[in-house]
Amino acid sequence: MDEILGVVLRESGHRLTDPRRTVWRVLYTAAEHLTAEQVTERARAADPGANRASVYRSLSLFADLGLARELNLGADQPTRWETAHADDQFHLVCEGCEQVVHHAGRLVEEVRSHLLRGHGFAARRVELHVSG
Amino acid sequence: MDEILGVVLRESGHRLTDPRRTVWRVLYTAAEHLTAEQVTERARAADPGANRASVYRSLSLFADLGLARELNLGADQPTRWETAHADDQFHLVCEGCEQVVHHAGRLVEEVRSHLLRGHGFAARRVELHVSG
DNA sequence: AACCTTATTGCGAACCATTCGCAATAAGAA
DNA sequence: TTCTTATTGCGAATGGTTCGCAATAAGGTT
Repeated sequence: MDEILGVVLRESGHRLTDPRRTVWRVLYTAAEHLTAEQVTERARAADPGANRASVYRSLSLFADLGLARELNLGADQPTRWETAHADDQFHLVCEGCEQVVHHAGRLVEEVRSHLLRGHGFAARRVELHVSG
Repeated sequence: MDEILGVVLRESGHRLTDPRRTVWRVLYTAAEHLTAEQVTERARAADPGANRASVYRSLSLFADLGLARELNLGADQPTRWETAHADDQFHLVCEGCEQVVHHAGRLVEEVRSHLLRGHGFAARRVELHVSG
């Protein structure tokens, strides 16, 4: 999992540093979608000196490079982060169990093509808030 | 437009006050989706003493009562507010022109029924992030 | 119409996630 | 190994939003 990070960073003219590697590993091995604070905590497990500001900087760099993605799951909730995955998925935010589920399928594609053909919109991301 | 506010407030055991009426009017007559700060500014046009904290309190009360809705349009952007409208609409967030468009149509219903039948999810709200 | 209860307001201070400024550090090219 | 400059770590600053609390006023009651 480290290879991809090194490659992308180098190709974009950035440096591969320990803090970045640590954040990347945390994100990569996390099942859930983590807040920046949670990423920081876990990063400190690997490197006790891990710094909050640097975690934020790494996360938003990763987002710029397409390695990670920022999720807003509610006005009150802090931003959550995940490694970037294919774009053909919905995010189903379950309000009951406080979980986020990925939903892939033809429906997503339908939505995209509907918007594109009918309205000239190129959907970049699809968020779906769900209760149940 | 004031009637509905009075009715809903009274029915839910709340009081109809000037600050609430002012905030409601601002929201009701706004074409766009306003931030709390914008609501406050506009409220001050009607009542120079309008208070920020009270605006926030009114807005979130309206949301609880189903009169208004809170929108997260991006991690960086502050929360925006609109009067509640029918649920059969997407919010298309255009990243180019910074605008929010409502999109109604059978597609929304398809998404809902697909999720409901196939997965037992009752979609409460649908957010769609779009570029173009 | 005056009264009472208690929801609501207004104010400033507190909060929390996130960002910034800047000197110290270290990646990676030469 | 050296040199350049991107990156870090720290603490302070920011900005949206909420809180605590005394003062005010809505609306039911007499």
